Amino acid sequence: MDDIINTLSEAPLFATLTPSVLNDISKNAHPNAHKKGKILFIHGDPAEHYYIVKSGHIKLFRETVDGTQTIIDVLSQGNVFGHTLVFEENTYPYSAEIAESGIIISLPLSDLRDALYNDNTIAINMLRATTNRLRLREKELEHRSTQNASQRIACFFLRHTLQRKNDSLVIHLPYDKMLLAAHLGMQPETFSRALLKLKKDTGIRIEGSSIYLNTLDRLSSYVCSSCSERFPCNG
Amino acid sequence: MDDIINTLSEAPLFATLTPSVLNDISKNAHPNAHKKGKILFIHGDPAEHYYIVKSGHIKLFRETVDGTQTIIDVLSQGNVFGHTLVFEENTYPYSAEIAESGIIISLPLSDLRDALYNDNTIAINMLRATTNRLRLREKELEHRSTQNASQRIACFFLRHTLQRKNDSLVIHLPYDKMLLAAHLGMQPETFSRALLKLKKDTGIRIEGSSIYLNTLDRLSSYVCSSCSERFPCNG
DNA sequence: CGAGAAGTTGAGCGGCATCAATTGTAGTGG
DNA sequence: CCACTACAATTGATGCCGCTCAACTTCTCG
Repeated sequence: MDDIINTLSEAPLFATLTPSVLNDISKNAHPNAHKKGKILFIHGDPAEHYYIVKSGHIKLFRETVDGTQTIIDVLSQGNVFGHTLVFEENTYPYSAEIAESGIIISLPLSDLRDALYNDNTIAINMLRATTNRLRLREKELEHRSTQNASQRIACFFLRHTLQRKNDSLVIHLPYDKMLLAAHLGMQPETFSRALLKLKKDTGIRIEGSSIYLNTLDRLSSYVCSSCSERFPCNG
Repeated sequence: MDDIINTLSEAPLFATLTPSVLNDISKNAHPNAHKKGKILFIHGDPAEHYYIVKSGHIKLFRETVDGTQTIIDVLSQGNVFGHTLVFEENTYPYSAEIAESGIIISLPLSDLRDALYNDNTIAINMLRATTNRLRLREKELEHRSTQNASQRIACFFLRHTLQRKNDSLVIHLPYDKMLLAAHLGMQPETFSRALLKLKKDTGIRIEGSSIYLNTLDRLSSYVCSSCSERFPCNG
């Protein structure tokens, strides 16, 4: 149980809450081990729980009638999802599938709802978090129209080297290339070719799912000219 | 001054507020007439005000160093923007330009901030509104990868006939085609050709900036198969 | 009425998707 | 532990959608 509270308080969303509030929202929390491929919920299901990723990866996606999937996001450790459905009578706006086996903590939305209406801090934290997410989506929309396939991959690398604090210039792809391709809005074949082009253009070294780079400069000058943000950006 | 309060209370964001709170946030509000082309603020400026559109249209956009613009959104009457920068020390994440002359009410973020920290209702309203916006962006991202140019135009038409309650099947383009093209993420030339194709495929009639359709069915079957939502959707 | 912008149309090109075939890899069960 | 299988990943060939450049027409407004 302490374990759960620890995981919760690692999320920015809940970090600043008082222990008593934290206790209230986590009193009905349940950690569950899930295997790859498991569907947590489907687009349109009535929403009753929200989730926190303790380990593994979650794919959030939507699909059209003909089965075409679009990835909304891929979540990893510490990420919260489904909490935006806290308002009454909501249904999930996307489906969630385990992309990489791991442990997911599920919490009832009703507990969060109670806390939300009582404690202003939660509302403000959630507002902050949702605003940030909105910013990310806007940026993503920009990238889709200003950056080509190779640049989007490079941009992903830059964001993921900056995230890990140590300055060893190695990137380990967090999940398989098919999913990464879909996340970046391209076909696997295109991903493969674009990665090859990126290698030629910037001199990165690729070994399976590890990417080695000598410097960030070449990557950033390759990408950031097609972006409205200055270089050390937050994604 | 009553005028301002009226405009404010039309926005869902402020609709449910008590008169006293509404008074607090609008006490330093100023309506300003602006002409087309006027820049309200630029991406990166320190944010001190937020705005409500009383009339006219606002273009929110970002641009890369080489001058390429991407449209974040085009706002019309009743829309609020900039309010998500209510948290301290923020800068505008995009630029805002008057796309169609009109009256814009500006309000200091500091007043909103005070109200936000005091009144839970505002925080919750803002959370609701921001969450909705996030959903729209996610849907837009989906549309960019599943729909072609003609379908995106048709989707725009559908959303805009549903908005106006009367069932006269006439759509008046709310702003000029160049801006609409940019908003839908395509070039003006592409827009022109795609509209022609749409006409051929669905039998709509086009007269300048007015679009006539006999029925919604043909449009919806043309578009909604490439979307994860069921037909009468909210955009 | 004239100037400048919006809008349309044409020609050509390039990036990405698609289809198809092959190689690489990881997980499964005998 | 290896053989088998299923899927991930790469590579090739081809086609199409939307971008670009350019010319022309239509509209808007001073």
